Amino acid sequence: MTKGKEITIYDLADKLRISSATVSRALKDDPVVSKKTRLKIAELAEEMGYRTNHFARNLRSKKTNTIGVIIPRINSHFMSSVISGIEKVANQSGYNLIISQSGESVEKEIANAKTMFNSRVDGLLVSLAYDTTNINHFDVFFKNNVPIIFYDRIPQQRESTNVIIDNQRRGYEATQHLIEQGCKRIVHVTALLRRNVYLDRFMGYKQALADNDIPFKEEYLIINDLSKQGGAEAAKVIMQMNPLPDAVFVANDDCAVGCMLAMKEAGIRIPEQIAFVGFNNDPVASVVEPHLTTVNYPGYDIGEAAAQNLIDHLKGKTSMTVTDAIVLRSELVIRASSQRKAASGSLLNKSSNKK
Amino acid sequence: MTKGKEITIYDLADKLRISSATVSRALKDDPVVSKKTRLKIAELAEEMGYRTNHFARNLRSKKTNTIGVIIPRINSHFMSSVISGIEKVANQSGYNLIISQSGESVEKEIANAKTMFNSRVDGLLVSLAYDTTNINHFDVFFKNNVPIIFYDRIPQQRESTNVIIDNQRRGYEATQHLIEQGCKRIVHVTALLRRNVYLDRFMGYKQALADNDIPFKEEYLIINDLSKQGGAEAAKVIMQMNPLPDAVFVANDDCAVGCMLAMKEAGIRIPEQIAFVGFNNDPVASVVEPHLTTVNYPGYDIGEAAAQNLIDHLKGKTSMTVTDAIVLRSELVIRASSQRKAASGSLLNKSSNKK
DNA sequence: TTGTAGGCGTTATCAA
DNA sequence: TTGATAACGCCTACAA
Repeated sequence: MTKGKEITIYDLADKLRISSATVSRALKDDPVVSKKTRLKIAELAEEMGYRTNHFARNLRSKKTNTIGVIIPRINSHFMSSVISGIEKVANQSGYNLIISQSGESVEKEIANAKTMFNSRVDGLLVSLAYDTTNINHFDVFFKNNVPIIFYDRIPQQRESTNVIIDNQRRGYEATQHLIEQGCKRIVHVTALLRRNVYLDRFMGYKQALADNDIPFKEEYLIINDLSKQGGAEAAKVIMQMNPLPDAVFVANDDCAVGCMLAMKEAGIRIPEQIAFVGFNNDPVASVVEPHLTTVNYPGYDIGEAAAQNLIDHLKGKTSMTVTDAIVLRSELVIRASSQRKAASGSLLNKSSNKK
Repeated sequence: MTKGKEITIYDLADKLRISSATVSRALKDDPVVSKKTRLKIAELAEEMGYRTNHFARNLRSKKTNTIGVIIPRINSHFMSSVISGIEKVANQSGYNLIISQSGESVEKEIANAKTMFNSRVDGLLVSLAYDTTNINHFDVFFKNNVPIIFYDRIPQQRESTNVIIDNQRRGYEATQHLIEQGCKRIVHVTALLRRNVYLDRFMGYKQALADNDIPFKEEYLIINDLSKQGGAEAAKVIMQMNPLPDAVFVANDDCAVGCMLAMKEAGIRIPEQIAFVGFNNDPVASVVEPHLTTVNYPGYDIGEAAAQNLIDHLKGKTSMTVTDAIVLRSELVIRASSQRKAASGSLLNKSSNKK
């Protein structure tokens, strides 16, 4: 058996003894076609199993109805939540998605961008790789007026439309919270500071220290890849410091958890000896013991917002030049890993699992 | 500024004073075109920024080069790993992906299938929703010879090509392991048994009991949605049983963890009073304490295998009727949550984190 | 080895 | 309100 012959608007037209033009119009619910014929055509289309040929349509109309998504990795809790949000919006609006992973490598990201361009996506949603410094590979989109929205990992040097959270403020709050718990020797574990999210969190950390007259110590800044494994290694380094730091603010939960487990294994009590704050509110945060204080970073909402904004723009509802940043709500979720004092401040919020 | 005019093969042809046909052939590296002209054309194409118009190509060739993916949820560790694997293979082979989430609802799944069909995907990768019982909504693909590969959640009643693991055997081993640890009152927490993965795991559980002359007790079978929350609720039920069961085999890690945390909170010691085994080897499994014994279910590999197989088939390399099941390797990963005896059996394997 | 020409299914323009 | 017709860019017999 072979694929059945496809029904085209000509088949419908012939059957009804009208022109293909009328069928085409009717199928788009063009009010210029009389209601009666529109109905007849719709019925016949249904009956004969007609389906639009998007290739012909796109060829003619020069619109692809496709959004490209470039993402570092799909399989992390945060990133898969983002995609989930994007998918929902795109699906609802009838847009297709082309998703590709950069795997945190600029080279791959450049290749991805090229593919996207060749696929003629109508718009692009991008979160940059760790080591992307310049974004010249996206110039071709800017030049051709293909809108790009960056989310989470955004470029520093260029004006662009971004969907983010206030990383700096959250970093500040996380640090301030630790200070309020009586911590003074606060280590910060993060990734390369060239990536905005990490730089911003670090800036917040530094500012909070400054505001509390705690000098920033270079040795308290540990840079790694923020993996669970990296966390375990950071733990080793931290445990050799003398005096032992009394708090660690880690830029993601995976790494924080790896660090906590290694310390616990070494017999260090959390939060009594060292308090912990992570970032992202991954599921592991409310499983590790003690439960990890962290910043709720709503990936699904980020995805939704980015996609919705892009689509609105594509449909001409909004001008991209008006908004250059959409900042979503995020908040510190305080759990046991950082609580060294009895409940006190206004920040306190004992929810053990926000999801 | 507006979008630049697109370069077509005609532009290239004019410039070189040759025919568009030759250009078309050269661009596909058709050996019938002389090497010299092929080179010239390639250079000019590069120089002028030519890019293939896939819509024209697809319209002509009637191939979409697109694979549809229907998935219950994107944002779970297992599922996002699957997608990651699919994306990698598809990207390498030049296929586009259309991904849509059924959200565990048949209605949505039916709608998704319809969309996929209208998008004329060349093939389909499907993991069924919880409550999908019949798969008539995919008949239209079978009828039109659009190949479908099911992965993870596969249909029972119909012949289809599947990518799976041996759920029954793993269920058996998990249970057998618990029995070897001295457990006799083993509760099984799972989801609706109409879904193959859960039914198979349950069958393995039951068989292991039988082989050890332990009668199966209906009340030891708890059905829920396998969420973390569901696990906490299951814990309540279990803790009211008298005598207290001495082991719980849960059909996924999320739920197992929820159950463990609730029990720990109630003061029950794990594994001394109750041993635990989960399923999937999610990241939480090696974070919860004690670390959770579980079955390593390699999502990324599943995605890779499913996509590769579909693409091979689409390219005519393999006939789909030959293979009707690809069974990937999976294994019990024994951790502390189930070990009530000193290390002994051959199954023992103390890796705390396979990732 | 290259060229000619028709058609893939839709939409848009113009005319009726 | 409808119809005829010419693109959209590419591919592929068939001819040269």
